[in-house]
Order: sequence, then structure tokens, then C-alpha cells
Amino acid sequence: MGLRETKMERTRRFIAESAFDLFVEQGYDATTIEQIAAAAEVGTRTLYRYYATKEALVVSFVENGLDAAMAAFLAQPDETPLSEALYAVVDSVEQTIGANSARLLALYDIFDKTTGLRAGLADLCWSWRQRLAEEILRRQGGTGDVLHAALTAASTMNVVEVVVQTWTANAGGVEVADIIRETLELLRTKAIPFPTPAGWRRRVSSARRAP
Amino acid sequence: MGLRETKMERTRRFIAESAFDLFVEQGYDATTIEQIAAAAEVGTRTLYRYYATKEALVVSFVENGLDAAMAAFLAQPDETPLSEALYAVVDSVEQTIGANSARLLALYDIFDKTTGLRAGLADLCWSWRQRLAEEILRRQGGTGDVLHAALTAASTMNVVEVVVQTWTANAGGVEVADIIRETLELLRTKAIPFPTPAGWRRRVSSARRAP
DNA sequence: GGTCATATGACAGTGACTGCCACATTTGCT
DNA sequence: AGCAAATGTGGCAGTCACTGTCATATGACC
Repeated sequence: MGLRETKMERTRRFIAESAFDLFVEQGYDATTIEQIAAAAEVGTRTLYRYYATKEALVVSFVENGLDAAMAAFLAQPDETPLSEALYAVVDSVEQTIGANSARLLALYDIFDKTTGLRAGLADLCWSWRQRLAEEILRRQGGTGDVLHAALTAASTMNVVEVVVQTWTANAGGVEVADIIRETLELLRTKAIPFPTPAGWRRRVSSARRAP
Repeated sequence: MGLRETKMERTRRFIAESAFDLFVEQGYDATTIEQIAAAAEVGTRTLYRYYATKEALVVSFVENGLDAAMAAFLAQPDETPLSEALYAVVDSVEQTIGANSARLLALYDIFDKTTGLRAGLADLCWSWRQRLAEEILRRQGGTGDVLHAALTAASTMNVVEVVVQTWTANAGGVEVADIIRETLELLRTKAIPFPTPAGWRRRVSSARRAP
């Protein structure tokens, strides 16, 4: 790697770091781009070449975590059952949280103190879910059902979101591993009720008793 | 209802209407707030009292649909099985789409032509999911599992999102009712694989074979 | 060491959004 | 009807995120 790229990587990190510190210290809204640029010792125009928006400065941290999770999923060989490959995602999230718990708590504190920041996070989850759906479909060799892939991706993402949310709601006082175990246990033992039109209930339940 | 409120309601509607027309005509980004205010015959300052942000002008349409869906859910008596009450949500969405299909297609066209608008939509879905989870929990008399309620809400929302997305992806060429039927059929017949650690596979599958 | 590519930063400008204040309209009371 | 309080309206000035442009500086390659 050339000197140039090394330097840029360092500035990139330094900018996010400075921004994060300022956000923690005086809040997201109260912090201007100019202040961040000054703290990071770059011009505002340069800052914008590294991070397209102010939001991106915060979201990038979560983005890194999700990228790691996606990588963990893609690293699974195609022979592994899908459910295990999906577990790699959850596992990666656990590791990420475990490795940066203090930082992440501060991060999520910024998130819910600032209405409007959540939108960026929600959007990130959304596009990530899209990508996961595509990967699941590709993994099944294109023979799979698009709808089914979308639902699978969405439901995995739900697990991640619920886990993270539960963890932050408890201010990190509960082990992530425990939350994950509990959530997956719940999914295994207690069916999630899905929408069912009134008329079909009898037919369905009798069909289920009939093999 | 007083004269004042009637008038305000009308302006509110007129503003959104004018904004929508302009967005369709010349694109979201290319339309300024001043133009919208001019078209709606109000001052910009007044416009902001009705819609807090430019984004809200677009999102409000979806918000109305989701509000109707929530109302449909809340209208279900507590005795109805949860799965049927959740169906009321899906059903409401179907009705909304059926009643405004042309308008909604134009709306979603704006959404995916404009990067950054999606965030508002994603956030709306997110907060709506939260509300649904709370209502599910309350419906079960507080005895229910928070995690389970969250997962149920999320998975219902997934159905809605997948249905709407499939419908817009087909540019309205497929009946919403068919998409819904197919999606629910899929959920009924084909289990969604959830994350499972590698070691547990045998134990689980053998447990399942042992009634 | 010279040259080319590319990163930087300053400047001016646009547009979303806000606080403030004077003005107009509705409402409620007599 | 008429007055007063409450509340909606709109203009103006100002802040701040963000962008296009261009001169300058700096690492990369020969």
C-alpha cells in the first residue's frame, strides 16, 4: 500500500474519531461540520470527500459492523446449510459488539438522542437486507424463490435488530450472547404468528393434523 | 368542527397535493420549497408549520396508509386470534393500494428516483413496527414476551414491505391480492430458516422427529 | 529531477430550515 | 354586534449542510 493511501486511511479514521468525540461531548445537532473539520485538521471541503454527509459520520461505525457481518456470511461455503450460514451473521454481530461495547453504547446514545439520525440507520438496515436477500438467492443457485429469499433476509435482519435493540435498552448490562441465545431459543420453540384470514383457520389446522 | 380547523385541513391537503404534483412533474430534488409554497398559495413559513420537512411532504402519504392499517388492527377485538388481527393489517394495506394504485405507483417512483428519500420511509416503517410491537404486547395483557412481540411485529411488517415492494417492482401489473395470497401461502408451507449454530443441528432435528 | 495524477482547501453560492415579530383571522364572551 | 384573547399567517434575516469550481500542494512513476 502506497504512502498516499495510508495517509488517507489515517485521515479518514481521524475525521470519524474527532466527529465522534465532539458528538459525545456536545451532541450531534450542536456540532457543526466546521468544528469537526477543525478538530480533524482538514478543510471542510476535504471532509466532505471522505464522508458525503454529516449523518455518514455516525452511520459509518454501524456500517463497518454490518460489512463485517456480510463478510462472515459470504465466507461460508455453499455447502453449509443456510441456517448455519445465517448464524455466522449473528455471530459476527456478537463479536463486533463484544469488541466495542463501550463505544457502541455511546454511539446508540447519540442515535436516540437525535431524531432524524435514526432514519439513516433504518436506511442502512434496509439496504443491507436487500443485499443479504440477493446473496441468499445467489447461494441457492437462482433456483430459489425471490419472495422466500426476501423473507429470510428480513427475518435474519430482524433477529439482529431485536438483539441489538435489547442490548442497548439494557445499557449493555446483559451479555449479548445471552440475548442471542434467548432470541434464537424463542424462534425455535415458539412459532411467530403470521397474518391469516379468518376463514382459513379451520382448514389449515385440520390439514396440519392430517399427515 | 370549527371553521378554522376545516380551513387548515384543506390547506394541509392542498399543500401535499401541490407538492406531489410538482415532484412528479420535475423531480423531488429539483423542486424547491418556495415553488411548492407558491403553488399551494401559502408562505414558506406557513408550509413548514404543516410539514416539518420536505421529506415529510412525501412520507405523509405512506403515513396515512400505515395509520389506516394500525387503526384496522386496533379495531380488532381482543378475542380475535392474533394471527387474524394481523391479517387485518395486511388487508388494510391491500385496500389502500387498491384504492390509490395509480397515485402510489407515482409515489414509489419518486422514492426510488431519489436517494435519501428512502431513509425517511425506512424510518417510518421502523417506528410503525415499534408501535405495533407495543400494541401486540398490550393486547396480550402484558403477560407476553417482549422479544416475541417484537419479532411478531417485525415479521408482520416484513410481509407488508415485501408485498408492497413486489407490487411496485411489477409496476402494479400484478394484483395485490395475488401477491398477498402467494406470500402468506409461502409462509404457511415453507418454513423460514432462522440462524442456527452448527452444533445444534442434530439435536434439534432429532428432537423434532421425536413427538 | 521532472512530470503527471490526484488530494487539498478556499471561496462563493444554493437551498432547507428556524427564530422572531408584525399582522390578520377566528373564536368566545358580553 | 362588538370587543378581547387566542391562534394562524407570512415576511425577513440568519444558520448550516452541502456543492461546483479552481488554484495549489503532494505523493507516484519514469
